[in-house]
Amino acid sequence: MLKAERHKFIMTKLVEEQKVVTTDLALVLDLSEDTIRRDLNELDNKKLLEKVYGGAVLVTEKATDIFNINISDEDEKKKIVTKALSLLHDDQVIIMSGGSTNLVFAKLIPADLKATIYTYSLPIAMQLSQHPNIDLIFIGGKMQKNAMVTIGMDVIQVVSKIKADICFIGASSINIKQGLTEIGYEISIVKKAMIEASDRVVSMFSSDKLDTKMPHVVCDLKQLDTIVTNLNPEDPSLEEYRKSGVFIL
Amino acid sequence: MLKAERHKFIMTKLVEEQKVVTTDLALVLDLSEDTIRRDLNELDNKKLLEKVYGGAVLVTEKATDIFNINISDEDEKKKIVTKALSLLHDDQVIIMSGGSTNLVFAKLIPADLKATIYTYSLPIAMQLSQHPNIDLIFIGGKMQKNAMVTIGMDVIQVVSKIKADICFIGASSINIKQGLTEIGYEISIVKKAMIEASDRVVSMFSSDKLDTKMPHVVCDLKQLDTIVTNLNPEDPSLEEYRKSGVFIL
DNA sequence: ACAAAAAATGCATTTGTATGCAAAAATTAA
DNA sequence: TTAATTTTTGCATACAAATGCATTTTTTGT
Repeated sequence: MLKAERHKFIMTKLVEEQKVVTTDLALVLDLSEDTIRRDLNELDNKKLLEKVYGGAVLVTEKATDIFNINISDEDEKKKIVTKALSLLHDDQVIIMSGGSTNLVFAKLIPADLKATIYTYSLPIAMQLSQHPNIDLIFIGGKMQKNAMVTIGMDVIQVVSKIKADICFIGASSINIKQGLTEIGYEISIVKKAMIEASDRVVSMFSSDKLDTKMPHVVCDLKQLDTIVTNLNPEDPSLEEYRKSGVFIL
Repeated sequence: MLKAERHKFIMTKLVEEQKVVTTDLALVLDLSEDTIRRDLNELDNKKLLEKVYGGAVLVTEKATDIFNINISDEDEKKKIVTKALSLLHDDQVIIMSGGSTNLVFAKLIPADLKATIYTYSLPIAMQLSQHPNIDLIFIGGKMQKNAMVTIGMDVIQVVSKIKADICFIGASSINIKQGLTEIGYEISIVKKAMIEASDRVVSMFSSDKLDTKMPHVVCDLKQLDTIVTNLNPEDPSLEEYRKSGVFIL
């Protein structure tokens, strides 16, 4: 019996019975359970079924709700951004870039904070639009759809006219030599403009971004005033960063 | 019985009976209460139910989920906007205002439509950012937070520079004498600019908006090319609108 | 505050899974 | 066709997951 036949058999049985059990299939098809498992894993990779402990079940199409943004390690990110809440004060003018860490930050901004926030991230704007005391300005332009942010000259032009007290920049990668780097050119120049427009520059990211690099430079470490990570500021892996003079929260 | 099956069983029972009891489930499924508890905790972590002392209950839709926009009468609105899909063609430049009817419309835009869409509505932009073939431009400005749209001079300036083939305008109120009217002044002037910028003006709304008025005039009926409602175009309550020369879908 | 019920925790047992390896089968190249 | 190569398969082993039980902790109703 060819593998393709077997896969077909498995899929048929799966549709008929809503589930398949590894041991049953091994028995019926007279093959080792290992082979069945390999088959099921293959079919799982092709998204034709869902492998579970002991067998497999039909793929349940999860409602791809656009508005339900999935933040990975949200709890971890909460811990990071909570440290940065002390940087917020009434009447500040703030610029926020995109990124899930900044989104978590936006969620945690206290309801009584009165401030003006500029952003070019759709999810962050959605979040902040729920905030009673924030003057929110969305920076328009062409949408970079996967990241849900606007990019391009329109964005730069607006950002370069802002005079902000503080900006919160998400980080793709950071290291001692190159500083902050980004995978996309367009995002990198927007971030440059943000930094230029702000008195104080804060970047929040988890420690796995440390000592990594991307093609496009945003700024070097000296231009960052504060970085916020999940690590203790005294952590040895931040040693070099501390030396560069950036304040670590 | 596979764990996945059990979870499905529990979820089904939960929906049917609004609650599940740990001891009952243990009895029915012939498993220890420990296993049931572990299951319920797992499902709780996935936010599929809420674990409570003694069992579990349905997740209470928390209103604080910003991203979960509630559209009233969504099915009814789907019927309306489906009629308007025939107005879409490849390579069009489109402007869309905000409003839940337009949001439903955005959801239904075919995946293969290649077009450029301008909007100043956050939810609509979120929706369209999922669309593979649409060039999306968000019109920035100060956010009107309850409506999740940008307003003000920044918006007007951008809109007035667009040359669009068609625009889709949500309607707060419409009547024969004043035409389209809005509750807010700012929204009304943005919509005026939209109309000015577009070759063709389409407005979609349910019949309960007919023959009502709001303080701020957007345009009179003559400036609308097409209106789309839930009613049959021949419906007597559209009689006067038909006479005004507007095309009714 | 107290007793009863439920839940969490650690542990042992069972069961299912991943992985490297060797033999068998299928495929490819000459 | 034959030999070389790749793929598939089954097995042994180490590993991880699931389950039930005993014990401790927490919660609840009175």
